[in-house]
Amino acid sequence: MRNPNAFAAACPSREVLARLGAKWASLIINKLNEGPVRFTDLLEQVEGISKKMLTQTLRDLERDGFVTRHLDASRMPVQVDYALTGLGRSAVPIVMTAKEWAEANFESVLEARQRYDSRKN
Amino acid sequence: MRNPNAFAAACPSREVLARLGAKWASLIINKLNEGPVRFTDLLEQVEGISKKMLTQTLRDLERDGFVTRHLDASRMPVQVDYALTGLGRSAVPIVMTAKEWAEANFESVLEARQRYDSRKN
DNA sequence: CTGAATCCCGGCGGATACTG
DNA sequence: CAGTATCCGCCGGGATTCAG
Repeated sequence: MRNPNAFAAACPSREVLARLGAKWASLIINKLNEGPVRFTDLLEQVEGISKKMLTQTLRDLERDGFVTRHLDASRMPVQVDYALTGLGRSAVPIVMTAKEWAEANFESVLEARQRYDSRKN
Repeated sequence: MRNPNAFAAACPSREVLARLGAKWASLIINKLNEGPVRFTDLLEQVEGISKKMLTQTLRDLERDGFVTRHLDASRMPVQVDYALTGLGRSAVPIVMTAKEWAEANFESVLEARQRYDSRKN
């Protein structure tokens, strides 16, 4: 495609944008940026995520080439860890910046929200 | 808050992350970065969005301090345009980078997806 | 032109239980 | 440990209609 443009309804880049914007995806990518992480570790370090959503989000990220899954069957019990691919690493600046921006500016957002809510009603 | 951390379940930064990740938010912010835009123009330039979701997303963004709404009642029919606030502009690098990354890498994503799908049966 | 109000459906996502 | 399998509530989001 010559001119990929997310403003266009049919452009596949929108799906990619949706992937990155998915509820847990950016947090998982941020965490995997620290290095390979095991399933259970992700489960407890990305607080509040359920097994189901962790599995599902990891599958989506694996399918879209952001993440690789490595199973070590020599271990008992089985051990699995996930790591970023080159593509996944190239997306890190985006999700990391987003996370940091959110952490740095959430107070401003909450204040704006209060002003808005007290002004209306 | 001393140590805002989006990995923590209770951290409000997660709401902010959700705002930016919402289906239409990043596209709208990207478009508003070109300057103030009228409702109808947004409606046709952010292809595929419905009136309902445009209104709703703009309200959310306004409430959270990303966007200002300006009504010009001297016009007939009424004319409304939306613009970014300082906070909104500070978020532009994130959503712009995300959009550009998606446009630049969606082919890699689609290829990975095909490999994944053909490998599994 | 810029919405608000309804109706409605698919699916995201949580809770829980079961498995190799 | 690392998932799968169900069940199900909620709400994101589209279509449509009405209004100032």
